Amino acid sequence: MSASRRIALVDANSFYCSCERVFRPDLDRGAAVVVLSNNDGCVVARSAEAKSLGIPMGQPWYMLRDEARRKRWPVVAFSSNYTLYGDMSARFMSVLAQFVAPQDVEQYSIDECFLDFTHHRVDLAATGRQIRDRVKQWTGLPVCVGYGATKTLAKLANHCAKKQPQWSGICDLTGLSNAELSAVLASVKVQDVWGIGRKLAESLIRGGITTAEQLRQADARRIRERFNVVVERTVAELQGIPCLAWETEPPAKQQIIASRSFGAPLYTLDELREPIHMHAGRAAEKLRAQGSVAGRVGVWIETNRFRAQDAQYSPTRSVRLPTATADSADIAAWASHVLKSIWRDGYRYVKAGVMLDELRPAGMAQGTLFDPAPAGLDSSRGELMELLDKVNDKWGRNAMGIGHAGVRAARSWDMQRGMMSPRYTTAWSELRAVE
DNA sequence: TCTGGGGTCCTAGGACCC
DNA sequence: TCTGGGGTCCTAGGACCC
Repeated sequence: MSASRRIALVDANSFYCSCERVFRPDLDRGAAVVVLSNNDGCVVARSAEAKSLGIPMGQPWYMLRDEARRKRWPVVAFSSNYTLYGDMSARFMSVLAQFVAPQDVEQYSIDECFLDFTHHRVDLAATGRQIRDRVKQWTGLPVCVGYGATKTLAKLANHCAKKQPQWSGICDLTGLSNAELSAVLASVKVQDVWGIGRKLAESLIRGGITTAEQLRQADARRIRERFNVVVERTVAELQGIPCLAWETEPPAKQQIIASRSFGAPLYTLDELREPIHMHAGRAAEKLRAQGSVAGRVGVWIETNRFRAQDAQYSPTRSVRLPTATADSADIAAWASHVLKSIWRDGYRYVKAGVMLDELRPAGMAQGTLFDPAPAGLDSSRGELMELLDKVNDKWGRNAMGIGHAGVRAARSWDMQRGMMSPRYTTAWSELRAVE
């Protein structure tokens, strides 16, 4: 047995809302800030004030807007501004990187990061305070810090740091006696354990397991029999036995998806070709960015499942390509082909997507007997793709597209985002002015 | 009228092989 | 009347995460 690990999870509070607030200090006094999903669909982030009003995650904006008006709630909504959140995330992560060696950093999501302090003989409580202060001072973001012997325990500690005021934003479970740890775990509901979602929680509660502590005390073998190996691993992690790998480098994606709801419904095959071509181009761009080629292209279209009066039809289909490729035009052509095979007349389509599967490194793509040199990054079309990526990198996503992707001004299906904040940190023309 | 967009992993079951 | 045992691969679907 090696000595216990000391893993931190640092997590920004209400991340998207906090990003907006950094540049809108006028919203600090009592405003309930929410950030909406693409197309201004539903609530994906809520400030503490919004949470205390009882606004649930995922609530459709059009419902909340009416309710807020009726009840005179001080709700301020923003369309999601991923340019801003992505840049703020990068700044946040760069601050965290100062505290440990590079191999001890694992960015887990846009607003969460694991840091491994096992080989850093520092005082965890003091370091936690430094992290909070420095991130706050240098980025304006409020964060909480949790420490544990495994990732799952660090997540749980972070949950306590956020929800239980006595921790003052920093919860360290690494130095606790077994009895002390039991007491903390007993205060956490089983559904708040990382990896236990709604379905598993229901099932566990039926079986009498309602807290994290009861899950920790459960018999791992019985858990495996009754559920699966994933839950068994969660139990082990709660017991301090690490089962989740440390991933310094984000592994290459195995699947790439590009999809959007439309700003307005579409009906005809010709209309649907535009978003499908745009998604194909976007997915191919992500594919090239990770140096892969795709062996399978899938397409799906959807009607509005919330409208009972509408005929429903949401087909999906994929094709294996004769030769794996990362070429936007090839992928768009195949996607178009699949679209044609699944589209049916007479439906009101509200969403479409393109999925790339069977990804592998570009250099390893197999040619075929009749086409021994697959179209990859090294063909002449590869140069065109490089140029395409450079142009879009410089002038913005979709500045240059392929074939049927549509002229921006004429796209009825473009997403709605009427409440977007400026790109404060990435566009000179949108810098915050201080009067 | 308006309800997001990405991902991962695991399991079960069928087809197929020797 | 009796009808094996051990695999792999693929796909669909469900659960989870942010």
